[in-house]
Amino acid sequence: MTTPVPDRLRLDQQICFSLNAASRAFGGVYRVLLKDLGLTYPQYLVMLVLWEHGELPVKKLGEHLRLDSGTLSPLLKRLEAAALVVRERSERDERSVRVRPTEAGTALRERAAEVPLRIAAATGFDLAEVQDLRARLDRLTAALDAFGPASAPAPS
Amino acid sequence: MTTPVPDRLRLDQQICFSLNAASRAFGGVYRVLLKDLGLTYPQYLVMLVLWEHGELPVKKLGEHLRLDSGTLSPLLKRLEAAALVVRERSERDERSVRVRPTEAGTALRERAAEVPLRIAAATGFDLAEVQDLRARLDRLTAALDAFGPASAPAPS
DNA sequence: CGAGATTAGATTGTGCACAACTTAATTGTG
DNA sequence: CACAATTAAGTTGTGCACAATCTAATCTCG
Repeated sequence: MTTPVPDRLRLDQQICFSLNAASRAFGGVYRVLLKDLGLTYPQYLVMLVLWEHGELPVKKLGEHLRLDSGTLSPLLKRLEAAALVVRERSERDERSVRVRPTEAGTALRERAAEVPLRIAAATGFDLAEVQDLRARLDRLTAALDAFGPASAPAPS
Repeated sequence: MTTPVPDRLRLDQQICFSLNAASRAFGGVYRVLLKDLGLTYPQYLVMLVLWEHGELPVKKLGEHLRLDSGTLSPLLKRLEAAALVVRERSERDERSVRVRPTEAGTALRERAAEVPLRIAAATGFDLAEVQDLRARLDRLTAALDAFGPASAPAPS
């Protein structure tokens, strides 16, 4: 026993674990707050983008959310089944599918307006802390992305 | 258009989005690094706990990772199929199932030893930044947890 | 123009997260 | 002791994330 592996491997020092835990804890709070609206958290993110931009092809939606069609296609299908969005083939480019909120989808925006406030309250963070944390996380994401796709040539 | 909803709803100000994105970006890097080991990221976390503690009932494992049996049971079944762990009913309490790494599972620890280093390199963060970020995230998680299960009584 | 490359979206398959439920063992209390 | 309550795992069903693959439309260039 007692392999010569130092603290580096200790779970409680793994930032990824904290990140993962925080992300799931957020998910739990969102689940509660979004239940009334009939939305899951990823669906809510999609609606946020649509509320802001009005209408977008699936591709653009995916760029905003860093999600691919494998995730978005079924998710959008569920939102369409819930009558919150409509999807239609672009006439200019038959490959593209444009997604836009229905009237019900747009109306939902007002009911969702208090969600961010309640989330902010749940975090116990003030605005400055939130901004700061967000900046760090975005920097982290950028660094990881640079490493991620098509890399990892074993530096050793 | 232009519902009277302020910046609060703007996607790019939502910390949860940054958190989610960072978490998935981490997932991508881990996926690359763990591919050789034949582990997914959640499986790696389980192995970390087992490497540290040697043998644990599923319940304890879940407490360390904040995961329930609905997630752990099939995950452990896959780790067992990969011959990295064994599960056996406790004799003292037949309800409990104790999980422990096999010899192959223990051996894997050495091959995994460089993973944290490579992750650290990928983040571009120094140790102090990592510690700091982790502390903030853990505080955030604690706050969210306090809110989460059996709460949400609409403070307004 | 026309064949190959590229692009958008959908589909398939694997694995995780979690709620809700089931089963079986244990504990607590009268 | 008996029986209700609790507890540990497992199971089922839904939804998300992502790789790999497929189809159809568009683009590019000879």
